[in-house]
Amino acid sequence: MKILLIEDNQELTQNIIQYLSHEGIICEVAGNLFDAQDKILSFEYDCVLLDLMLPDGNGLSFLEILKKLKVRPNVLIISAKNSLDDKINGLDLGADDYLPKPFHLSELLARLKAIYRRSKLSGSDEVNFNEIAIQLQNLQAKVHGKPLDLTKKEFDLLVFLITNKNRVLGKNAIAQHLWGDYTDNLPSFDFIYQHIKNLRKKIAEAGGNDYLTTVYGIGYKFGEPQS
Amino acid sequence: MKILLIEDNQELTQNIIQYLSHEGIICEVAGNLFDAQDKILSFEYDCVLLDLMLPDGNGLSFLEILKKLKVRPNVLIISAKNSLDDKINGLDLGADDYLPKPFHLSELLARLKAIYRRSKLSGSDEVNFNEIAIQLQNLQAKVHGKPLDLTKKEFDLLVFLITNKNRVLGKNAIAQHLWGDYTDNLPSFDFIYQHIKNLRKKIAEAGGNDYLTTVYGIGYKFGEPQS
DNA sequence: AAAAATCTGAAGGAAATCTGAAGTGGTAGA
DNA sequence: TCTACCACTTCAGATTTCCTTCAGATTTTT
Repeated sequence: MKILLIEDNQELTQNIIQYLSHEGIICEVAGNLFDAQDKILSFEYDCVLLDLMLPDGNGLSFLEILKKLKVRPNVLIISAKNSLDDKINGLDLGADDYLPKPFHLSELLARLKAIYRRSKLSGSDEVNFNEIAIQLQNLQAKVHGKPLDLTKKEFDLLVFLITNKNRVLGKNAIAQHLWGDYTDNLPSFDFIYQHIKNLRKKIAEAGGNDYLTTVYGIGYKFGEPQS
Repeated sequence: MKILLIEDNQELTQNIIQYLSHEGIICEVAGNLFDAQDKILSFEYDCVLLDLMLPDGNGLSFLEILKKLKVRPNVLIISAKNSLDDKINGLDLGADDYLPKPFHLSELLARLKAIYRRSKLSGSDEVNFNEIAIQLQNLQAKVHGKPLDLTKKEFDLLVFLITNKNRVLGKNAIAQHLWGDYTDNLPSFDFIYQHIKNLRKKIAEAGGNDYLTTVYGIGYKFGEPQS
């Protein structure tokens, strides 16, 4: 999961990033609405954490802008303005949830996961593809009911592929989602090759079919083999 | 055991928390229905203690909402409205028990334990897993009938693991169930490592099998070893 | 056939986990 | 009040597991 945190308080930002990163979530930051708009237009995020009080404007107006985008990211508002009005306004304007400050970081994490489940997995905690079943809660994947012993990166990769099944995913898109955009001067995509290899190997060993095809020069596709 | 107390009377809240904490129950508080809903959506509780008269609405309507959740927590109503109607309505709406104010704290504790036994242990006072047997009443665990000398934290940990057998439990989930939610910026999980180590050691010394596997980067799982 | 992209095994470094020992706080008994 | 003990936590070092990089082999495209 990859998020964008829009927040100008340095200390809070540090805390949130440290906690979420530790939970394996890729975090990027924008300190104001101007930068935020930039990033949202350039990259895809599973969720945007939006503070309402920012140096260059009110977050609610930002929601209006987001509404007009074609691929609107999920939005979780975090704000000190703990009035019911704000909550209602925020949710009316298309936010997915509202978390009043101060909050516990564990609560933030729980909300994030809830939003992710709702949007990507239509509320379920499981993803299925033929003989492959994934339980997000336990970070467990199974083939024919037989548990797959995946590492975190392999698991994330499989989830990303399977939630975008039958779509060709470029290597850059994969790198972005699993490593964030600290992948500017990529020397190579060797690490992707590695994880793909391991994933294929483990699925095969567990008796799963080969759904993961290479699209030469572009990336990978997960889905029913065509030819 | 971890509970959520929904109550706006400060003094009563303090009393209950002090008593239950002393009994080793993790307590969290919500002063109104708004906060309560937030918490219930974010965390898992073994039981919810619900006052019916709250600043932002009636607790009975809250029960309606709970009913629609997938994982409905157990509910124990505590209320001054000692009418038969309320009791019947409350139980009809899915509450597990009803305790009229004023009550003795020891009675509250007894009801809590009863609810816990019913829901998690299907009425029994024992939990069993192959050669391991746990009696909640006297905080005793046995392996092959041989008593295990566990401390309170080790005992709670074992119960938590064994009532969630074959599920991967994240270190955060474990920390939250055994220490409450106030574990945001954990410097480390060293204390979990310790308790896990001690638990493993004591079970092994008593001749028990090694059912406790670590899931790297995530947490632990208790159950039949698979691979 | 040459060039580019992808695959593979091996190795170094980083991160998570384990372990023994020391420190802290509370409680019981002298 | 003091001391001894126990449960719990923290600390530091050892160990294990994973992530990334590198070099060479293989495949695909031109």
